[in-house]
Amino acid sequence: MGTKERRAREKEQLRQQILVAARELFVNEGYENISMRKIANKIEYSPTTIYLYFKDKADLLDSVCQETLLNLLNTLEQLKRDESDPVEALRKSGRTYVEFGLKYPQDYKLTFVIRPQFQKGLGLEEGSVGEKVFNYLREMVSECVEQKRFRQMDVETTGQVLWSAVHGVTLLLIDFPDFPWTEKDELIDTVIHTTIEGLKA
Amino acid sequence: MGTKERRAREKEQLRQQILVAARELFVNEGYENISMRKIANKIEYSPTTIYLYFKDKADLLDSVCQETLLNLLNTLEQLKRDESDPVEALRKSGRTYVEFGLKYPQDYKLTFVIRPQFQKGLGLEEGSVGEKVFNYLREMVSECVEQKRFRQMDVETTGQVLWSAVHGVTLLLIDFPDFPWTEKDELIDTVIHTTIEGLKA
DNA sequence: ATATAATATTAACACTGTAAAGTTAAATCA
DNA sequence: TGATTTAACTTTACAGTGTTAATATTATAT
Repeated sequence: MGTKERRAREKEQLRQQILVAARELFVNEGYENISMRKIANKIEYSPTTIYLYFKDKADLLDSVCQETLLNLLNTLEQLKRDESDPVEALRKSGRTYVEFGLKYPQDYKLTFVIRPQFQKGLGLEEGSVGEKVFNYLREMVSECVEQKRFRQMDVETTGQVLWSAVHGVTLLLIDFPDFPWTEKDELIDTVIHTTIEGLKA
Repeated sequence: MGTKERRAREKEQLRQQILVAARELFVNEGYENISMRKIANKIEYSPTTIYLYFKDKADLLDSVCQETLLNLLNTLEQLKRDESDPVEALRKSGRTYVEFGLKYPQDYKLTFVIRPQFQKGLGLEEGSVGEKVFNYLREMVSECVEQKRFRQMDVETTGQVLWSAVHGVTLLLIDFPDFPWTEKDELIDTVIHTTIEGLKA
């Protein structure tokens, strides 16, 4: 009989409900301004119920970030198909990455800055979604190197250089919104363009 | 009579004492793990005394970060003198910036990532130390552009691209210590080298 | 209908940042 | 000198925090 399955489904539903509420609150008001009680209020359960579904607050954050990474991965993979030139594909990927970060700035910071602080040894382990995201980057870069479009260099290093550039510009734009930046889109394009040119030289 | 002056001096001393204690605790255990009570304990005053010297915890953080920026500025400016080639000077500055971040990782994160979260519109206003740091970068870049060593491009944008790169690699190395990075020094050099090459092209 | 298992809640603990009121000691003025 | 003002610091208190243990409620299986 399917009552067990139904129960499991219901349990999963509440878990999702918690995640949705937590994400919304974290994203709008910041991780440290949100208490378990506030999340509980939002879903109309008692605070301690959350602990039946997540080990602690950091674990909840972790799950939210997993989702974000999955989201990012999907966004990136939609791109891969419709571009034949590998360098151009890489450029677009970079652009998409930064845009993702700026579209969900709090999500981005949560995932790539706050989470590492709350759980050492994070999210890029083997088999993790984080690793998959980096693997995507690796593939893009490989393509360029194999086709001799880039200066002969370690694929790993090349990928890491690119990641540094896009991560850097994303965070700066998020964290210092009042700084007199060059026009935003131009800056992003220039960062990516400069890095790619530097990799060719 | 100098009693007023002495009092002022004593007051300043306690202020410094608080700052020293706060920095040490923040840096070693993380901003959010340190309570006003812990700081107070360390200096053997009651918790609320701190509020006579700093508006609140964020203000205390702010002052700690100011010091960090000053520190960074000094470190950078020591460099300026002994290098005649502007591109080489810029390269060394980048290297020094990243090294500073890695030498005091918690300070760096506090200043460039945590603080922005706790006080919007931060530290890069006119006349601030943060602005001075960026001005340093501006000067370095100007030199390169004026001597036609870089592709003709807006000095502001050029500086921002460089900052993105070094900020990015610094934070990645701090936040994901377990990631299989290329050898650290090589990665840093490659990031800087790649960016500078890209700016020439 | 009763026993069992799953799920949710209440109560409690040790902390947090910080405001307000109270205390003590030093400096000023008579 | 003695009274009074001022500055520095502490005590107390409040409302909120993450989290655990014990308890209660509900739904399922027998």
